[in-house]
Amino acid sequence: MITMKQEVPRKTGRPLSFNRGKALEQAMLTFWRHGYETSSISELTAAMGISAPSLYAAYGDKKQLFLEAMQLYAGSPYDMELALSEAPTAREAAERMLVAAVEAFTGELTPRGCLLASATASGSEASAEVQHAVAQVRQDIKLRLKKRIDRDVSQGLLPADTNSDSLAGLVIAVIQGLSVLARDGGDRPYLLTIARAATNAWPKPRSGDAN
Amino acid sequence: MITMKQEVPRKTGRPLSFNRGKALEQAMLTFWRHGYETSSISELTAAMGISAPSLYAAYGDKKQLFLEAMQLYAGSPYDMELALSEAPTAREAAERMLVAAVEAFTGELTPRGCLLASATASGSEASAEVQHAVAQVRQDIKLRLKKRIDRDVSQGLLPADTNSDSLAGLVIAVIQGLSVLARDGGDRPYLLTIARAATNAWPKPRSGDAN
DNA sequence: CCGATTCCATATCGATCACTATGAAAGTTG
DNA sequence: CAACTTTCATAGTGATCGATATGGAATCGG
Repeated sequence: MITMKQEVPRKTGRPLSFNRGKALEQAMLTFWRHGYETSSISELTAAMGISAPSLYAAYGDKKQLFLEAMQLYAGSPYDMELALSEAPTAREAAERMLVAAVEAFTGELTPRGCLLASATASGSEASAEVQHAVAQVRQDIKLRLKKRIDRDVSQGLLPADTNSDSLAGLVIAVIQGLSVLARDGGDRPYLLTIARAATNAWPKPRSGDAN
Repeated sequence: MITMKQEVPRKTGRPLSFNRGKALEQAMLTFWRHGYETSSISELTAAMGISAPSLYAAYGDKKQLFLEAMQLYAGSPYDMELALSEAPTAREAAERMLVAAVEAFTGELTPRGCLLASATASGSEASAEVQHAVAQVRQDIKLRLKKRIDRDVSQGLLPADTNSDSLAGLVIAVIQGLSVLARDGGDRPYLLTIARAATNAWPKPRSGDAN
C-alpha cells in the first residue's frame, strides 16, 4: 500500500511558503493532461508555482510525486467505487461507474480522459515501476467490481453461469476506451450513449426482459 | 492523406546499406512498445540497426518516421477493416474486428496492446500534431464501422432506431480498452471472453433471440 | 538577541534529448 | 581510371532532462 506523506507542521524552521495539497493538485492535473514521463519537472514546477528544490524537498522525486498525485486522483474514484459497492445491484453499480467515468472524463475544469488510462499508457523501461503501480490500481478496481458481481450471482440476481471476471473486464475496458474517445473530442452526451449501450451487454436478471 | 515516401533506388551514388522496410518495421515495434515521445532516437537507431544520420536521411525526422510507422501498423488493420466491410452483417464485422484486435494485442512476437491506443495516449504540447494524426486514424476506423452498421439498418437487418454512432463508438471503446487490459497482462482467452461479452450489447436483428 | 532548524532562490550538475556538420567510403557514369 | 553522386561513420551541436549544491531568509526555542 502506498502511504501518503503526512503533512506534519514542523515545530522549528522556516514554514512552507505554499499549500502542499494545492500544489499536489496542480501536479495531478499536469500528469493528467500530459502524462507521467512527458510531464517535465519544469512544467510541473511552473504549474505548482514552486521551485525545483521545493518540489524535491516536499515530495521526494518525480516518481513519488506522481504516485501521490495518482492517489489524489484515484481517491474520489475509490470513494465512488466504495459507494457503488452499496448500489442495489451489480448492474446498477456498473452503470454508475460508467456514468461517473464519463462525467470525470469530460469535465470542463479538468483534462480530458482518465489519468489512470493515459498517464502511463506508453513509456520507456525507465518508468516500468510507475506503469506497474498504475496497472495495479486498475486491477484493484476491476477486482472490486468482480466481487460485487459475484455477490449478485450468489444471491440469484444474476445467472449462475455469469462470468463475473469477463463482465468486470468489459466494464473496465469500456471505461478505459471512453477515456480515449473523450481525448478525441467526444462530448458528454455522446459518451453517455455509449455507456448506456455497454450496459446492454449485461445478462438478464431472471426472466426475459425486453430491454 | 499521408503518403509513404517512395523507395526509388537511385541510379548513382552509394547504395543504401539497410533495408528501408525492415528498419521501418523495427521502428514501428519500438513506437508500439514505448510510445512516440518516450521512444528516443538512440533507442530507435539501435533497434533499426542504423545510425542517426541514416535515419534522418531516409525518413526525415522523428515525426515523419512515426507517421510512416503508424501507416505500416494501420495497414493491415485497414485491410482487415476493408475485408470486414464485406462481412455478412455489421455485427459479424464488429465481432471480427474485436477478435482481430485481441489477437493483435496479445501476439507473442509483438508488443502488448495497440499502437494507436498507447503511442500517443499521453504527450506534451510539442507532439500535438502527432496525437491528432493518431486520433484521426481512430476516427476513420470508427466512421467506417458506423457506415457498415448504417448499411444493415437500411437493409432492415438491424432495428430502424439503432444508434449506429453509439454502437460504433462502443466497439472502438472496447477495442481501445482491451489494449489497456492486454498491457496489464490479460491473456488472449480472457480478452476473447470480454470481446464476446461486448457483442451481447448488440441489438437483436428481428425477432427475439435467446443469445 | 542567539543558535538551531527548515525552507527558498539562484545557479547549476552530468546525462540525454532531437538533430546535424564533416569528410571518408561506395557505388555509377563516362 | 577520374568525376560525380549518395550514403556512411564519427563526433558533435545547443537545448532540455531529472536532480542538487550552496548560501541567505524565515521561524523556532531559549
